[in-house]
Amino acid sequence: MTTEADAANLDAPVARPGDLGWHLGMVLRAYQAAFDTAVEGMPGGIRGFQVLSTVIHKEPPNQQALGAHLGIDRTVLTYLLDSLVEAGVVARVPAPSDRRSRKIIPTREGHSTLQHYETRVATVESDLLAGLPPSDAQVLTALIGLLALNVHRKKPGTNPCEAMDHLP
Amino acid sequence: MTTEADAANLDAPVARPGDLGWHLGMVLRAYQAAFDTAVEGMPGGIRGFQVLSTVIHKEPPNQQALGAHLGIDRTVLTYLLDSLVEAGVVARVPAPSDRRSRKIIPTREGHSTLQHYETRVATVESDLLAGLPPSDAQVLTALIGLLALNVHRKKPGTNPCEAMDHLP
DNA sequence: TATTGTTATACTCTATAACTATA
DNA sequence: TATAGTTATAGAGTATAACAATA
Repeated sequence: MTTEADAANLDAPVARPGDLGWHLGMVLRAYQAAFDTAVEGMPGGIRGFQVLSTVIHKEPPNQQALGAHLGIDRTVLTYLLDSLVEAGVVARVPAPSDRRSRKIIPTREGHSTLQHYETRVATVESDLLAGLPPSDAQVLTALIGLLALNVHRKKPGTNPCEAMDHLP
Repeated sequence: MTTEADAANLDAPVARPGDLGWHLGMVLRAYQAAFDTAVEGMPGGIRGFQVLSTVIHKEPPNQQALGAHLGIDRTVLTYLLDSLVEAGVVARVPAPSDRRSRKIIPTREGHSTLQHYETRVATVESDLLAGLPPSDAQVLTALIGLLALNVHRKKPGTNPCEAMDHLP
């Protein structure tokens, strides 16, 4: 009864403390569930897709930058990359500048794999927003992106991915 | 609503498939980190706060409705409620209508506990949105709420919390 | 037979620390 | 000494199945 009216009423500010978290959790759970089916067969699942996407589109210089960008701990990333290397979508090559670090590069199969799953992920994302009027959906994605960037910049301490954030 | 759209730079649509998930994850991680410090000392942490808030503000008729509303499995909820009961903020009472189920009611200490942490959570939420222009923040919270409601309704199968959603 | 809540078990994810090889 | 990456271990979180009480 009143719930729908309340949520749709833009005059109302944040209804109650904690509601923002409830909303975010609700949306993210739905997104992850849909995402999970979209990347079925992808090695490493959602995380695997995100790693492959980052490797191809952002070209991080080493594993640490890659992990920092996705919020993945380096110890976790090792196993994740193992499965992606085994699947043949990426490869580890020694970084010429610093022989301690390794650069992750996509294979040709990695490119086609990403292309395949990106179409499915795009469908999922538009489906999730399908319940909103198109203009609202556009505003929402823009504002979330803005907020994410904002939050990302405010993040203190470990932030070795800045070099990556300014790439084209 | 289109006026705020200009402020958010709508020229850039959804940049790439998967970006929405990256943005959502980024925002949620920051939110959870801040939330976590805000509810320091609260039994059960974030989950404990959400349960107490739901119990007081929504008055779910039984544990299943409570868990469904928060996306918490009933087996997990049992342990979570154990700690909340032990902390003295809620109590389990037998539901008169159905002797299988139990209603969770807040104690007087539960009310004051929630009130204390709600002010801290409210601060955290406004801090998170502080980087955005106030009008944009308002639009964003409203749209996220709308999307959450949308997603919540589309959720198939297990949805025994509808009875709760229509309460005042 | 189906459902509510509880309990026990197992599995996954994550966090911590120790180790190597480079710097 | 500090850092990038790897490995091993332990902990938290989560899911699954079985159970008792009630519908």
